[in-house]
Amino acid sequence: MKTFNIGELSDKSGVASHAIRFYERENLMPEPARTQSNYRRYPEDAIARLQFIIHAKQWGFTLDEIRELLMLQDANGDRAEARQIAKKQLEKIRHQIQSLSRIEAVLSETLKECSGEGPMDGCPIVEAIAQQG
Amino acid sequence: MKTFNIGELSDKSGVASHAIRFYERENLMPEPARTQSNYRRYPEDAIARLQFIIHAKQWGFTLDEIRELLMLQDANGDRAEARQIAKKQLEKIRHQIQSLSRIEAVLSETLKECSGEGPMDGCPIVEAIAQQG
DNA sequence: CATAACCTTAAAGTGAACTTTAAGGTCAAG
DNA sequence: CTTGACCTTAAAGTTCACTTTAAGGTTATG
Repeated sequence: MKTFNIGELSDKSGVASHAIRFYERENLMPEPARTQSNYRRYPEDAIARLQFIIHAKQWGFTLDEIRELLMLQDANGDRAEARQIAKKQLEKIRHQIQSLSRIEAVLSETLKECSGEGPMDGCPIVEAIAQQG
Repeated sequence: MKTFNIGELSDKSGVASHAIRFYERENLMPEPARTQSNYRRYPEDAIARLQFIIHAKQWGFTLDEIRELLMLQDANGDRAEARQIAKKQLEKIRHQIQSLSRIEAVLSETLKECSGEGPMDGCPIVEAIAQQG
Protein backbone atom coordinates (compact mmCIF):
# COMPACT_ATOMS: atom_id res chain seq x y z
CA MET A 1 0.00 0.00 0.00
CA LYS A 2 1.32 3.41 -0.99
CA THR A 3 1.58 6.20 1.52
CA PHE A 4 2.34 9.90 1.01
CA ASN A 5 3.98 12.83 2.69
CA ILE A 6 1.80 15.88 3.08
CA GLY A 7 3.46 17.53 0.07
CA GLU A 8 2.69 14.60 -2.21
CA LEU A 9 -0.88 14.51 -0.93
CA SER A 10 -1.09 18.23 -1.62
CA ASP A 11 0.07 17.70 -5.22
CA LYS A 12 -2.28 14.79 -5.80
CA SER A 13 -5.33 16.46 -4.26
CA GLY A 14 -4.75 20.07 -5.20
CA VAL A 15 -5.16 21.17 -1.57
CA ALA A 16 -2.28 23.18 -0.03
CA SER A 17 -0.31 21.44 2.73
CA HIS A 18 -1.25 24.12 5.20
CA ALA A 19 -4.90 23.71 4.32
CA ILE A 20 -4.62 19.96 4.92
CA ARG A 21 -3.19 20.61 8.39
CA PHE A 22 -5.98 23.12 8.92
CA TYR A 23 -8.57 20.48 7.99
CA GLU A 24 -6.93 18.14 10.49
CA ARG A 25 -7.23 20.72 13.28
CA GLU A 26 -10.85 21.27 12.23
CA ASN A 27 -11.59 17.53 12.37
CA LEU A 28 -12.32 17.16 8.68
CA MET A 29 -9.25 15.00 8.12
CA PRO A 30 -8.28 12.28 10.63
CA GLU A 31 -4.85 12.43 12.29
CA PRO A 32 -2.59 10.41 10.01
CA ALA A 33 0.22 8.01 10.99
CA ARG A 34 3.67 9.53 11.58
CA THR A 35 7.19 8.51 10.59
CA GLN A 36 9.92 8.30 13.28
CA SER A 37 10.82 11.86 12.36
CA ASN A 38 7.23 12.92 12.99
CA TYR A 39 6.30 13.45 9.33
CA ARG A 40 2.66 12.83 8.46
CA ARG A 41 2.12 9.70 6.34
CA TYR A 42 -1.20 9.48 4.46
CA PRO A 43 -2.89 6.41 2.96
CA GLU A 44 -4.28 6.62 -0.56
CA ASP A 45 -7.87 7.21 0.49
CA ALA A 46 -6.86 10.55 1.95
CA ILE A 47 -6.94 11.85 -1.65
CA ALA A 48 -10.59 10.86 -2.04
CA ARG A 49 -11.47 12.44 1.28
CA LEU A 50 -9.88 15.73 0.28
CA GLN A 51 -11.66 15.62 -3.05
CA PHE A 52 -14.93 15.03 -1.25
CA ILE A 53 -14.22 18.19 0.74
CA ILE A 54 -13.37 20.17 -2.42
CA HIS A 55 -16.53 19.05 -4.20
CA ALA A 56 -18.77 19.68 -1.23
CA LYS A 57 -17.30 23.18 -1.01
CA GLN A 58 -18.09 23.72 -4.68
CA TRP A 59 -21.66 22.75 -3.88
CA GLY A 60 -21.72 25.55 -1.35
CA PHE A 61 -21.53 23.45 1.82
CA THR A 62 -19.71 25.14 4.71
CA LEU A 63 -16.90 23.31 6.50
CA ASP A 64 -19.28 22.74 9.41
CA GLU A 65 -21.74 20.99 7.11
CA ILE A 66 -18.97 19.02 5.43
CA ARG A 67 -17.71 17.90 8.83
CA GLU A 68 -21.23 16.68 9.63
CA LEU A 69 -21.42 14.71 6.39
CA LEU A 70 -17.99 13.19 6.97
CA MET A 71 -18.85 12.28 10.54
CA LEU A 72 -22.01 10.55 9.34
CA GLN A 73 -19.92 8.59 6.86
CA ASP A 74 -17.24 7.74 9.44
CA ALA A 75 -19.84 6.56 11.95
CA ASN A 76 -21.84 4.90 9.16
CA GLY A 77 -24.73 6.96 10.49
CA ASP A 78 -28.26 7.53 9.36
CA ARG A 79 -28.85 8.29 5.70
CA ALA A 80 -31.86 10.41 6.62
CA GLU A 81 -29.57 12.89 8.35
CA ALA A 82 -27.40 13.30 5.27
CA ARG A 83 -30.57 13.82 3.26
CA GLN A 84 -31.68 16.55 5.64
CA ILE A 85 -28.37 18.38 5.30
CA ALA A 86 -28.53 18.18 1.51
CA LYS A 87 -32.17 19.26 1.46
CA LYS A 88 -31.40 22.33 3.54
CA GLN A 89 -28.55 23.12 1.18
CA LEU A 90 -30.85 22.82 -1.84
CA GLU A 91 -33.28 25.27 -0.29
CA LYS A 92 -30.46 27.67 0.47
CA ILE A 93 -29.31 27.50 -3.15
CA ARG A 94 -32.82 27.98 -4.53
CA HIS A 95 -33.27 31.00 -2.31
CA GLN A 96 -30.01 32.48 -3.53
CA ILE A 97 -30.99 31.91 -7.16
CA GLN A 98 -34.29 33.73 -6.57
CA SER A 99 -32.65 36.74 -4.93
CA LEU A 100 -30.02 36.98 -7.64
CA SER A 101 -32.62 36.62 -10.39
CA ARG A 102 -34.60 39.54 -9.04
CA ILE A 103 -31.44 41.65 -8.96
CA GLU A 104 -30.48 40.49 -12.44
CA ALA A 105 -33.84 41.58 -13.83
CA VAL A 106 -33.74 45.09 -12.37
CA LEU A 107 -30.06 45.63 -13.07
CA SER A 108 -30.25 44.56 -16.72
CA GLU A 109 -33.36 46.70 -17.24
CA THR A 110 -31.53 49.66 -15.72
CA LEU A 111 -28.49 49.11 -17.91
CA LYS A 112 -30.68 49.16 -21.01
CA GLU A 113 -31.91 52.59 -19.97
CA CYS A 114 -28.42 54.02 -19.52
CA SER A 115 -26.61 54.93 -22.73
CA GLY A 116 -23.40 55.62 -20.84
CA GLU A 117 -23.23 59.14 -22.22
CA GLY A 118 -23.38 62.37 -20.25
CA PRO A 119 -22.61 63.37 -16.67
CA MET A 120 -23.50 61.48 -13.52
CA ASP A 121 -26.27 63.87 -12.72
CA GLY A 122 -29.44 62.04 -13.74
CA CYS A 123 -27.71 58.71 -14.46
CA PRO A 124 -30.43 56.00 -14.47
CA ILE A 125 -28.15 53.53 -12.70
CA VAL A 126 -27.53 55.82 -9.78
CA GLU A 127 -31.20 56.75 -9.63
CA ALA A 128 -32.23 53.10 -9.66
CA ILE A 129 -29.93 52.31 -6.76
CA ALA A 130 -30.97 55.42 -4.86
CA GLN A 131 -34.66 54.75 -5.27
CA GLN A 132 -35.45 51.28 -4.12
CA GLY A 133 -33.01 48.41 -3.95
CA MET B 1 -32.69 73.16 7.43
CA LYS B 2 -32.89 70.23 9.81
CA THR B 3 -29.74 68.55 11.08
CA PHE B 4 -29.32 65.33 13.04
CA ASN B 5 -27.12 63.72 15.61
CA ILE B 6 -25.65 60.40 14.62
CA GLY B 7 -28.26 58.52 16.67
CA GLU B 8 -31.15 60.24 14.91
CA LEU B 9 -29.53 59.57 11.56
CA SER B 10 -29.14 55.95 12.60
CA ASP B 11 -32.86 55.73 13.44
CA LYS B 12 -33.92 57.42 10.21
CA SER B 13 -31.63 55.41 7.95
CA GLY B 14 -31.63 52.06 9.69
CA VAL B 15 -27.82 52.03 9.78
CA ALA B 16 -26.13 51.61 13.20
CA SER B 17 -24.22 54.62 14.53
CA HIS B 18 -21.02 52.63 14.62
CA ALA B 19 -21.52 51.59 11.02
CA ILE B 20 -22.01 55.24 10.03
CA ARG B 21 -18.69 56.15 11.66
CA PHE B 22 -17.16 53.14 9.93
CA TYR B 23 -18.45 54.41 6.56
CA GLU B 24 -16.91 57.80 7.36
CA ARG B 25 -13.51 56.21 8.01
CA GLU B 26 -13.92 54.25 4.77
CA ASN B 27 -14.72 57.42 2.82
CA LEU B 28 -18.25 56.41 1.93
CA MET B 29 -19.73 59.17 4.06
CA PRO B 30 -18.20 62.67 4.12
CA GLU B 31 -16.99 64.13 7.41
CA PRO B 32 -19.99 65.99 8.80
CA ALA B 33 -20.06 69.33 10.64
CA ARG B 34 -19.49 69.24 14.41
CA THR B 35 -21.16 70.98 17.33
CA GLN B 36 -19.00 72.84 19.89
CA SER B 37 -19.01 69.64 21.94
CA ASN B 38 -17.67 67.75 18.93
CA TYR B 39 -20.90 65.88 18.17
CA ARG B 40 -21.44 65.02 14.51
CA ARG B 41 -24.25 67.02 12.88
CA TYR B 42 -25.70 65.60 9.66
CA PRO B 43 -27.78 67.36 6.99
CA GLU B 44 -30.92 65.68 5.67
CA ASP B 45 -29.31 64.31 2.51
CA ALA B 46 -27.12 62.06 4.65
CA ILE B 47 -30.19 59.81 4.92
CA ALA B 48 -30.40 59.41 1.15
CA ARG B 49 -26.70 58.70 0.93
CA LEU B 50 -26.94 55.95 3.54
CA GLN B 51 -29.94 54.49 1.74
CA PHE B 52 -27.98 54.51 -1.48
CA ILE B 53 -25.31 52.49 0.31
CA ILE B 54 -27.87 50.04 1.71
CA HIS B 55 -29.49 49.49 -1.68
CA ALA B 56 -26.21 49.11 -3.51
CA LYS B 57 -25.22 46.49 -0.93
CA GLN B 58 -28.49 44.64 -1.60
CA TRP B 59 -27.55 44.62 -5.27
CA GLY B 60 -24.35 42.86 -4.30
CA PHE B 61 -21.94 45.75 -4.74
CA THR B 62 -18.95 45.68 -2.39
CA LEU B 63 -18.08 48.75 -0.33
CA ASP B 64 -15.17 49.39 -2.70
CA GLU B 65 -17.54 49.50 -5.65
CA ILE B 66 -20.02 51.64 -3.76
CA ARG B 67 -17.23 54.06 -2.89
CA GLU B 68 -16.40 54.29 -6.60
CA LEU B 69 -19.99 55.03 -7.52
CA LEU B 70 -20.28 57.67 -4.79
CA MET B 71 -17.01 59.28 -5.85
CA LEU B 72 -18.26 59.48 -9.42
CA GLN B 73 -21.41 61.17 -8.16
CA ASP B 74 -19.50 63.53 -5.91
CA ALA B 75 -17.15 64.53 -8.70
CA ASN B 76 -20.04 64.55 -11.19
CA GLY B 77 -17.84 62.18 -13.18
CA ASP B 78 -18.36 60.22 -16.34
CA ARG B 79 -21.57 58.24 -16.71
CA ALA B 80 -19.75 55.68 -18.82
CA GLU B 81 -17.68 54.67 -15.80
CA ALA B 82 -20.75 54.08 -13.65
CA ARG B 83 -22.17 52.01 -16.49
CA GLN B 84 -19.00 49.92 -16.58
CA ILE B 85 -19.20 49.21 -12.85
CA ALA B 86 -22.85 48.21 -13.12
CA LYS B 87 -22.17 46.06 -16.20
CA LYS B 88 -19.40 44.17 -14.43
CA GLN B 89 -21.76 43.64 -11.51
CA LEU B 90 -24.46 42.27 -13.82
CA GLU B 91 -21.99 39.81 -15.31
CA LYS B 92 -20.91 38.74 -11.84
CA ILE B 93 -24.53 38.12 -10.87
CA ARG B 94 -25.29 36.20 -14.07
CA HIS B 95 -22.25 34.04 -13.49
CA GLN B 96 -23.37 33.31 -9.94
CA ILE B 97 -26.85 32.38 -11.15
CA GLN B 98 -25.39 29.96 -13.69
CA SER B 99 -23.13 28.25 -11.16
CA LEU B 100 -25.95 27.96 -8.65
CA SER B 101 -28.36 26.64 -11.27
CA ARG B 102 -25.97 23.86 -12.22
CA ILE B 103 -25.63 22.93 -8.56
CA GLU B 104 -29.39 23.12 -8.09
CA ALA B 105 -29.98 20.70 -10.96
CA VAL B 106 -27.53 18.07 -9.75
CA LEU B 107 -28.46 18.41 -6.10
CA SER B 108 -32.21 18.11 -6.66
CA GLU B 109 -31.67 15.13 -8.97
CA THR B 110 -29.52 13.49 -6.31
CA LEU B 111 -32.11 14.13 -3.62
CA LYS B 112 -34.76 12.44 -5.75
CA GLU B 113 -32.55 9.36 -5.86
CA CYS B 114 -32.07 9.20 -2.12
CA SER B 115 -35.01 7.82 -0.17
CA GLY B 116 -33.39 8.73 3.14
CA GLU B 117 -33.57 5.17 4.34
CA GLY B 118 -30.68 2.89 5.17
CA PRO B 119 -27.07 3.35 6.26
CA MET B 120 -24.59 5.91 4.90
CA ASP B 121 -22.75 3.25 2.97
CA GLY B 122 -23.93 3.68 -0.62
CA CYS B 123 -25.86 6.90 0.02
CA PRO B 124 -26.45 8.59 -3.37
CA ILE B 125 -25.82 12.05 -1.92
CA VAL B 126 -22.41 11.14 -0.58
CA GLU B 127 -21.54 9.33 -3.79
CA ALA B 128 -22.60 12.31 -5.89
CA ILE B 129 -20.39 14.66 -3.88
CA ALA B 130 -17.50 12.20 -3.89
CA GLN B 131 -17.63 11.64 -7.62
CA GLN B 132 -17.56 14.92 -9.39
CA GLY B 133 -18.62 18.22 -7.90
C1' DC C 1 -27.85 67.71 40.61
C1' DA C 2 -27.84 63.00 39.80
C1' DT C 3 -28.74 59.72 36.54
C1' DA C 4 -29.70 57.94 32.19
C1' DA C 5 -29.19 58.33 27.52
C1' DC C 6 -26.70 60.23 24.40
C1' DC C 7 -21.96 61.33 22.17
C1' DT C 8 -16.46 60.84 21.41
C1' DT C 9 -12.08 57.99 20.18
C1' DA C 10 -9.03 54.04 19.33
C1' DA C 11 -8.49 49.38 19.34
C1' DA C 12 -9.77 44.83 19.48
C1' DG C 13 -13.11 41.12 18.24
C1' DT C 14 -16.21 38.42 14.80
C1' DG C 15 -16.58 34.49 11.32
C1' DA C 16 -15.18 31.82 7.42
C1' DA C 17 -11.58 29.56 5.42
C1' DC C 18 -7.68 29.67 5.00
C1' DT C 19 -2.48 31.85 4.31
C1' DT C 20 1.71 33.63 6.09
C1' DT C 21 5.34 33.97 9.29
C1' DA C 22 8.70 32.48 12.58
C1' DA C 23 11.72 29.34 14.10
C1' DG C 24 13.20 25.51 13.64
C1' DG C 25 14.15 19.86 12.35
C1' DT C 26 14.94 16.23 8.32
C1' DC C 27 16.31 14.25 4.05
C1' DA C 28 18.11 13.64 -0.81
C1' DA C 29 21.48 15.24 -4.23
C1' DG C 30 25.99 16.61 -5.59
C1' DC D 1 29.07 17.96 4.11
C1' DT D 2 26.52 21.56 2.60
C1' DT D 3 22.74 23.31 0.07
C1' DG D 4 18.05 23.23 -0.90
C1' DA D 5 13.71 21.19 -0.67
C1' DC D 6 11.02 19.14 2.27
C1' DC D 7 8.74 18.64 7.03
C1' DT D 8 7.23 20.30 12.14
C1' DT D 9 4.60 23.64 15.42
C1' DA D 10 2.20 27.73 17.16
C1' DA D 11 0.68 32.05 16.29
C1' DA D 12 -0.44 35.84 13.75
C1' DG D 13 -2.29 37.84 9.40
C1' DT D 14 -5.91 38.12 5.51
C1' DT D 15 -10.60 39.84 3.67
C1' DC D 16 -15.14 41.83 4.33
C1' DA D 17 -18.20 44.51 6.69
C1' DC D 18 -18.96 45.54 10.43
C1' DT D 19 -19.63 45.00 16.02
C1' DT D 20 -17.91 45.24 20.58
C1' DT D 21 -15.21 47.06 24.18
C1' DA D 22 -12.93 50.39 26.91
C1' DA D 23 -12.71 54.66 28.72
C1' DG D 24 -14.28 58.49 28.81
C1' DG D 25 -17.19 63.53 27.79
C1' DT D 26 -22.16 65.84 27.11
C1' DT D 27 -27.00 66.72 27.38
C1' DA D 28 -31.81 66.03 28.58
C1' DT D 29 -35.00 64.57 32.26
C1' DG D 30 -36.92 64.20 36.98
